[in-house]
Amino acid sequence: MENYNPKKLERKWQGIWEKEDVFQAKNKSKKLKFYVLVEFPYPSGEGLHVGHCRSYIGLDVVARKRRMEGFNVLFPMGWDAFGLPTENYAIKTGIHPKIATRKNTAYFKRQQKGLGLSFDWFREINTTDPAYYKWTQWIFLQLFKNGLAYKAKIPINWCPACKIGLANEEVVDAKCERCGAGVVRKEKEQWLLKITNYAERLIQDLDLVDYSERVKVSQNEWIGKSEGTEIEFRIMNQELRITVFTTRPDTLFGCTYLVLAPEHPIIENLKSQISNFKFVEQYIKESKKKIEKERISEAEEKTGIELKGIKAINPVNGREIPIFVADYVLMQYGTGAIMAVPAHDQRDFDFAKKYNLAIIEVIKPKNFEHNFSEGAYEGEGILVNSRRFEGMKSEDARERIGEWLARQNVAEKVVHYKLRDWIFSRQRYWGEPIPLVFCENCAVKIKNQRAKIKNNEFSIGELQNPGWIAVPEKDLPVKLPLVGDYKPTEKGESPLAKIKNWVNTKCPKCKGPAERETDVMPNWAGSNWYYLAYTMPRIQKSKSKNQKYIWDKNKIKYWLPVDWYNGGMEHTNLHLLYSRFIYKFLWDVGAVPKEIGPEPYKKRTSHGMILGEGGIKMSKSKGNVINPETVVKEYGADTMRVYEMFMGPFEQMIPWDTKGAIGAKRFLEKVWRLQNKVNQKSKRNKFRLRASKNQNLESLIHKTIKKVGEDIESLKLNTAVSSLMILTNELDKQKEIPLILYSYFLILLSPFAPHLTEELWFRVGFKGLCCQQKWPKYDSKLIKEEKITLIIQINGKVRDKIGVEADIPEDEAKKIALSQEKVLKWTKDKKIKKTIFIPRKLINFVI
RNA sequence: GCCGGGGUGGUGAAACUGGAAAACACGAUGGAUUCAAAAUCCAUUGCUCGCAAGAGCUUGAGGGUUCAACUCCCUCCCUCGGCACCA
Repeated sequence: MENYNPKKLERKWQGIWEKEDVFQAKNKSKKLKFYVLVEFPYPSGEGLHVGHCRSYIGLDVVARKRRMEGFNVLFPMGWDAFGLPTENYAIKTGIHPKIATRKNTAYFKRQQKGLGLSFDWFREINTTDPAYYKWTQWIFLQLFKNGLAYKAKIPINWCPACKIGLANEEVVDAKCERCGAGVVRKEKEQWLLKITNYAERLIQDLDLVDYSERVKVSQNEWIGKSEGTEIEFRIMNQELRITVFTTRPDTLFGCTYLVLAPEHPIIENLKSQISNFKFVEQYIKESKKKIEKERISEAEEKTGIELKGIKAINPVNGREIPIFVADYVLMQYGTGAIMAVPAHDQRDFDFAKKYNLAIIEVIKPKNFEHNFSEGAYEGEGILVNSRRFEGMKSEDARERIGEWLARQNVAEKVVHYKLRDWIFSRQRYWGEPIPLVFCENCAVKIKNQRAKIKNNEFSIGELQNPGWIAVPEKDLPVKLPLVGDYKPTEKGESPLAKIKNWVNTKCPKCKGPAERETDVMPNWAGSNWYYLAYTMPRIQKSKSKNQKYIWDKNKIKYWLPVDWYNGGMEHTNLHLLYSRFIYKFLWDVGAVPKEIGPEPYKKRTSHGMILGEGGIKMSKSKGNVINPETVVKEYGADTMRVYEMFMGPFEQMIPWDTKGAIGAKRFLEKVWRLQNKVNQKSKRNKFRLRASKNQNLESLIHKTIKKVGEDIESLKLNTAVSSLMILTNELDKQKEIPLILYSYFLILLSPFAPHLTEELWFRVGFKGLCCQQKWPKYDSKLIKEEKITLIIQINGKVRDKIGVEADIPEDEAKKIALSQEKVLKWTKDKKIKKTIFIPRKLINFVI
């Protein structure tokens, strides 16, 4: 027997699998379908990370098991290739992102293939492929036509040095990540998607899916639903009103001032009434300069300024109260204005103390006196100083006061969400062009002659965004033009704005001159719907013609929903939420069949991060990055696979340990050596061997079938591997391994170490491929052991153990136990007060 | 501050419907094999006392429930992750 040579045999079997299309999902099949999805990677220049591998290998184990269980499995892979790093690389080196992407994806693919992952490469996708992003653009157009996309001026993070808009992730400590300049807020026109329309359903439908609790909690919090009341405050001698949002209308009698967010539009309208407007203006200007992150870090020190010359009126008691502007109130949440109740809200309390404002207690705790030197009392209690609501429980008053004000038309129950509309444009190059043009003629027509416009002449989106006209679907994709210079313009526009002959075009409606939108979509756009793309058939009429994807509802209906989706915890708030939203929209407009249901992913799991050796995060700067390719080269793919599954709980963060990989290698070498012990003659023997000698082994095999099967289902892959190690150690002790037992063993191991098991399967002379065998079923009768070790405890402490028949009756067990020498030592001269007998486990004497 | 995960040997961890704590690995020590090394095999390996038989202690800390607690309850500490002036 030659030595275990993973390099040679892994290449061999990868070749055979590929040649025989073993992992290709069938579009027509009598088998039940099973769709296993792992997040497709962003193909960076650094290549695959060991963390990627964890997700791929884990779900590869699942996919392989499902195939062996007889399912038609779809386990695809692709490239989420639009994005900033490639673009920045282009700016630095002048190498076109397309070229860099091609190189990177080839590298990633080579590494993935080298791991023996059972992806269906016939369905490979790439978000930067025009055939692919044609549909990304098409989805955007559907959103636009249905009124879910709109352009608005909103504040963004702006780097004055780079002259570029930054994503939140690119802002570190209020500074530009790249140049270190201070980031400011700047108003910019951006496309937004109305994800907030779906907030309620995105919460509700979490009940329909099997996501881990932490994912559900996280999504829920991100959406941030809050039920409360909006209350209108009159302003003295003014027509204008201020509407506030509160969840505690029961404290309204304790409201002693109002606070507006600095961006609140009413301030501008009250300009002439505000006697100290100069100072107010100054304050607003200062606070605008701060970006959001800075505001938060100053949470302890609240600042603000009173609007002198105007007063608001508390609707419950007619009291005149001052109005402040303070940046502890956020424009983006609620109404951008609050009623301040310093006695019962800590933030208001701090503010009131600083500016010497009245603090009126209106809720008294039931069983104790609240000490206001400690701060505000935010709990429930009994109303005081509240006129007709005096003595009422705060929980009840919450409803009553709201109703009472509602009858006077100054209050309304409302629901608010933290979730904001989704900023969907980037002033960049390497992304999907937004397929819209701006037409001045049409803009004028829509604005000025609304009445004359015929039905269906313009879509909802076109009417809502005057001048913005959709590119006709037949003209998709709007291809990203080649440029030589990837830097944004002086004004911070996309580099596309510089290509005049691309920008200048004809309006598809009026045929007049028009300009293309030069913003591109964010990198989420391509990953919003990619799981659908894997189901889509492609056609290519000739070599010279470009490939096309067909939106085939039947195929979507067959494969969706995704049965099992695994990805990083870092994507639960954005990608997962965004793609659920886009799916729901497509489902609403009938682009995906109704039968599938309102959710795209049935089950979602998350793998833990892999840290560098010693528990610190892997990073290029620390030089502790482990390249999976080196591991594969040195130890083999199967070792890499087994180690990554064995290293610890799948969902948990874990440090890399090369020594552990060596352990995995040793295990596989042991497995390799077992082939010498296989008894070829035992082929004819039935699995159920009469020889009592092998009963334990038989029982162990069945236990392992059960354990490995169940562990894979719950992603306890570490204990699955460990039980295979136990079995291997046991097989190693045998003089001879019956062939049939050996075949079961190889099948169980094959999802983890597919190359090795394939080779051994072949060497022993079994027919077919190991990875195409039927997954074995265990016999529960064989798992039950006939003899067990009964634990004898005295006062709960283990004192002895005896080997007995498994179903020994209590009185007999008691008799034997009490006659044991070690037990007698403890029970001598003592009275047994109580005996607890747990069949198959233990007997406990209380003395 | 709030929410969620977690705290078990020298290390990664296992056991969690309450029933032998430390499975399986890594590392370490000793031995076999070898001219030697690697590889492999065998033995030991939670801590303390003891020559030993054995005894006691041990799952972040403290308390409780129970015949029996890593597991359930209460109080607290630490740590990782998320959210955060959200009204």
